[in-house]
Amino acid sequence: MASGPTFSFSILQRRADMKKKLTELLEKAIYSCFTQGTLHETVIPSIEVELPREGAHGDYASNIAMMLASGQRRPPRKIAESIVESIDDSAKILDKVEIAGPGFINFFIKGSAWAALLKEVDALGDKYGQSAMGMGSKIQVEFVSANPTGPLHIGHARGAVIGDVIAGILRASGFSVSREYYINDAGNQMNTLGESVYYRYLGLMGETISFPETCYQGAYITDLAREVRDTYGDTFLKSGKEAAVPFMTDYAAGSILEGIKEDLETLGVVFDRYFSEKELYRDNKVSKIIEKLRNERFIYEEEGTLWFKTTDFGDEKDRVVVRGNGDPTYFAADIAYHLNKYERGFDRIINVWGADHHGYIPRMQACVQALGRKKEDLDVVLVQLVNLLRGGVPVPMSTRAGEFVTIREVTDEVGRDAARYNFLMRRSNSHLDFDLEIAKAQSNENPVYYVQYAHARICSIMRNAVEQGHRIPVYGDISLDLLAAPEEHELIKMIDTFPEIVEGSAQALEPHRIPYYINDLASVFHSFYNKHKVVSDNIALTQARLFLIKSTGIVIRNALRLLGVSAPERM
RNA sequence: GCGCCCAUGGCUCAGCUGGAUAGAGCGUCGGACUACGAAUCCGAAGGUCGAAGGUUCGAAUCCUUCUGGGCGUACCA
Repeated sequence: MASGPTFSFSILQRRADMKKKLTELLEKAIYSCFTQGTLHETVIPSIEVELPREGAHGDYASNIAMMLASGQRRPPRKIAESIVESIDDSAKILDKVEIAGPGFINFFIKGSAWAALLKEVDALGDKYGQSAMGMGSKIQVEFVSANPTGPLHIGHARGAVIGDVIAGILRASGFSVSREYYINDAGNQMNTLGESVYYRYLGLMGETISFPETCYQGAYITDLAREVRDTYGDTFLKSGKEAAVPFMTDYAAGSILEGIKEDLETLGVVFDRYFSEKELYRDNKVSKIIEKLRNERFIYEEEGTLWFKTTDFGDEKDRVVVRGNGDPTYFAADIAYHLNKYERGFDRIINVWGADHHGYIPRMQACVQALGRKKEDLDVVLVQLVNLLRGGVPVPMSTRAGEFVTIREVTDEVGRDAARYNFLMRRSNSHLDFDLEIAKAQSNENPVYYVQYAHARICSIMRNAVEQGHRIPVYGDISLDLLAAPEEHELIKMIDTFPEIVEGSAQALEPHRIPYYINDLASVFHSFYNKHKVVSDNIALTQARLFLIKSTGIVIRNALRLLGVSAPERM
């Protein structure tokens, strides 16, 4: 079931980070130029404020003068001058403003303005980083959706974690999100599963059979056959194949699915709903939608088969929905399934697929449009395959031969935190090298520890401070001016960026931005730590710095929570 | 053949949807613990952003062509 956001919209909408404050200053300044006549009245392009790489370019910079140049027909630097003259810094956050290069406006922030940004971190606590961007709109994220014909392998694991975290990030961004697993439990591969178990069963019962090549080869098939034998004895020897195979199919699918659920749980992935393909057939959903689309001329008959006119929507060729023998294709069920999703009220649906399914996208987009939705109502996130390595050497895998490393084996070996973090570190659209030795290394080679260590270190300092009789301060307790060192400003600036990172990540459906962000945050924190002593004889300064690291800890914790990775207090 | 994805220091990868002198980590070299956790920090070396054109004030980013890799091109899922 979809659950709504748990935060208060009003609090979050009031939040303004430094970029937003500067954007507003610029906007007002430009309007003021219009009324003064120093600029021609034109449409204002969206104002971008960015973090310059170079410290000499200020704390923040905007290219708005360059953006306005063509409309104003004046050199960008002149435009920048007019804008800067009109800036009204009544809140006194600016130390100085410079015009540089081709027309950048560079902002230098007043020292005391920095610490004020931490007020909201303290006020929001666990909720810092959440936003109301989604306005409660309903999104479904469908992922994994592997056939219950065998255990999940490492590629599924990556998709599972990425889907899970996308869902989490969207939820934190104010969407109402539901995680769903589509079980492909209809179709002929399920029959093959049943046959596979059946033949192994025959083998175990002493029959001489040649196990078909087309059947699933894995050892787990024999395990299932053994379970059947132990429970039911020779029942299915007598019953004949026609009666035995459907039973084997159900038995195996049920058992494998349970295993899949358990494995996902060890990875920290839990679904709101498992949706069975069989349900669609049982309720005649497939035939109904085919009939409807046929009446609407999206589906036509040719030589005894039914075709979906996906070319109407830009697909390369039309696609079969019902075969010549009367069997519907996987695509047919998928049409019914996606219709069902929209009928359940999802404003937008996101499918996380293995990259080898990319050829399927055009027909699915055609499908949603034929169903009367916009193309944008369906997003497909492609997850590239995983190369599993051990100490730099590829681990051979062949699904057909049943030789693969399962999710369970990976999580058992490297642990949930390391597994998840490693899956999330790369853009989902690029190949991932997953090295078991690095992932389980308790060393600096393993990136997850870098971040967790920062958190543990913060907790340790705070424990230490409390032991020495210090109080852990809240915002009102500290003197903002004391946080004056460049390292402190850097740290605050990073903290201030977090909500924007989450929003961007949600908007782009790119979870990897979060690990990169926390890594940077941890790095800035470690630098600060090495340069400055938090707990000292100077009580006021100690309070201010304790507050700073407390805020840092909140952000690391919130970010790790989004990733489903723990934030240990000791390690 | 056609379509999609990828190409950035020795290796693995970021690059905020077009911004200023392209960044991390690992590896290499050199430094920092009688101080709150050295799983850390500081510094150095290392790149013509696969190639060639084009778009404009400005390109790793957008367009075209080419090269090299992955995947897909079923009445399989």
